[in-house]
Amino acid sequence: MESGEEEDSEWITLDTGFTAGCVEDNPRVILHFDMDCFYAQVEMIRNPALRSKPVGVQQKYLVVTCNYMARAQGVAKMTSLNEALEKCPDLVLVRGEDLTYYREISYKVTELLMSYCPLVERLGLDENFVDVTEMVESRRRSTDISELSFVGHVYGHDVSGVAVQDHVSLALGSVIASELREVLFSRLGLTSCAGVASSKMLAKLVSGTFKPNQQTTLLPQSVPKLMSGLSGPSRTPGIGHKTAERLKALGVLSVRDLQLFPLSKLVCEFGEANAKRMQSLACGVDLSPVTPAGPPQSLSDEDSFKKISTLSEAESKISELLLSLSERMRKDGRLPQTIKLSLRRYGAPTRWFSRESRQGPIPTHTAHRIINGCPEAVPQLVSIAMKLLRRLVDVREPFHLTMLNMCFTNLQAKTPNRNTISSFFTSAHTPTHTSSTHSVCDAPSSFTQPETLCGTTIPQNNKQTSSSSSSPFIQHPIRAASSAPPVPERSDPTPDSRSVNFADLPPDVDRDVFRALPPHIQMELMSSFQEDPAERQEHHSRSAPPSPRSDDLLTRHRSESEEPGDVGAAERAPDGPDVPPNVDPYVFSQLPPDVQRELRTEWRRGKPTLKMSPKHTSRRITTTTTRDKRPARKRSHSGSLLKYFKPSSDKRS
DNA sequence: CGGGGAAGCT
DNA sequence: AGCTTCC
Repeated sequence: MESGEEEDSEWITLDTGFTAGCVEDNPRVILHFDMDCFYAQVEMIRNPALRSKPVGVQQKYLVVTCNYMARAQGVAKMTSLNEALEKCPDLVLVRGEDLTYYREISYKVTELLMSYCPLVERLGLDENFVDVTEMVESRRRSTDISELSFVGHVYGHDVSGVAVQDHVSLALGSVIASELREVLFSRLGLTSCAGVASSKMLAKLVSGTFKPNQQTTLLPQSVPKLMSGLSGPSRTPGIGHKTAERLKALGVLSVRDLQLFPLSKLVCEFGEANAKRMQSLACGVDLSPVTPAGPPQSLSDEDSFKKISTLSEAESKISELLLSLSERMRKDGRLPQTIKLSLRRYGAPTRWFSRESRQGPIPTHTAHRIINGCPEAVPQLVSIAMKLLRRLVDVREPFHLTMLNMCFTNLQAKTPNRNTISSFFTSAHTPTHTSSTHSVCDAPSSFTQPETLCGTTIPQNNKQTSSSSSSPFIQHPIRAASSAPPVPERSDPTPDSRSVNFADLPPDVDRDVFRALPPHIQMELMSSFQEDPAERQEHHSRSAPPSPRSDDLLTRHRSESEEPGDVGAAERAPDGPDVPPNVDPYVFSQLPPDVQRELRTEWRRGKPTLKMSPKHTSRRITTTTTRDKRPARKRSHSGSLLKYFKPSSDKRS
């Protein structure tokens, strides 16, 4: 065995020899779908003649996205109109300020995904997360594992070299992802990328690895590489630029810095919950659930412009916004109870990006007029909006607005009836049946085959679309399976404790959160709980140098073997925080000092980074509890941490 | 930032 | 009501 890595495959094989193929005890399988250049694809659907041309979608003076033909000529997203035309004089520009079509197709995508698996969460107009854990379990029962293989790419691996038996759930996830992408293509004509992983964050991070129209699966052993490969903390979803700047002020420049940064100091800046969440994210741990999409909680419409400086200009803009907004509201069918006006003023206050807003109630009679399509509604709303405007702007003095936004919120389901989500998606059921009156833009009614969302039915693979015929999938949809073959075995939903003893958790640990953790993370955490505060203090100061800014941590790290001479010798503690690349540095830093030392010694002796001997594995297993759904073994990387956890779990017995 | 949204936290 | 996040 080499210290190298990638031989991780070797030790895993070793491990599974003892664990009967249950390497994956990771609870969830999450898919992330990302439509390729979404707006541009929609425009090419609307106008197929565009297919053969470089297309840019323009909003104001920006090209917000473009098709791949344009990208081949150097056009990037979010570039100025001029820059884009410089690179690609042939660029065909389509106006994209009106989001109607995009929104409509976007919901079709979500709805289609939901028809196969109800747990779908939207992110923006062109991304969806799907928790397919249950579907994977049911597939597992009907699948011959020996014929299973990954579909698409596997991050950091040659796909042919990955042992599928070690990653059955993820492999099934990749199959499902591929089928769903095929469905999106055959039914909606949209290509997409997908990521397959154990959490939303990881799935999202990995989905863009291979770009147009491809998919990538992330194995747990590759998580450290994925995370430390990110260019900065702000690249991890959930940490934005503001937060990244605050981190920078603390000397935290990279994801690695964040993993290693003393939690206590992070808590000071961001509060406990945030600090922990951020550090977990940096370590590749994201427990956030896939929260099913519902109808939007607000509808808004806005426009930006160079200048509005008179009341009448403002009024006509507001009127325009409210007209289209009211039409959208009418199609939605819910009653808006609150109206909000937001605006941006010209450079005045501080940085030209503050929005100010005022909101007020909508009289119920007005609200009803909106959803009844009564034309009286708009002028009434305009008059309310103008009052809100006067609360924001002193109209006796000159003013200069660069943006106006109208928003309906506090949407009340009109028929507090059942099935609000599906009624939203299937749209229409507007009282008056308007099906044919609208032009292109609404009436997604074309597929109103609502009901039984979760039932046994499959979205009919009906009419046209046929073209894709071949897809074995279409007539053999994902959920099929219902004819569950007998599954002897322990598929069991055995309740109960896991492989760790909850009684050993520190009192301040949220039990529910902890229970949701993947088993190997639970164990890693447990091991960190065992030290007492004093020790914790001590090793904190040791493992996390006062100035974690550390390029030296970082660079040091990558060369791994060492830079010889170099200053650092004195500075670097005898046992600096240096760890092999596939060891999670945060987890490592949380270990008791003596354990850290022992591990480091082991590594220096040229030991393979983390393989854990089969012996340890088997010991572990016997001591951990029952539970099952597979005994939690597997522990991919960090496997060697296990033995340190043992004492605690042993208490149980 | 840019643009036109939407959501969550405070 | 504002800020921050995401697309």
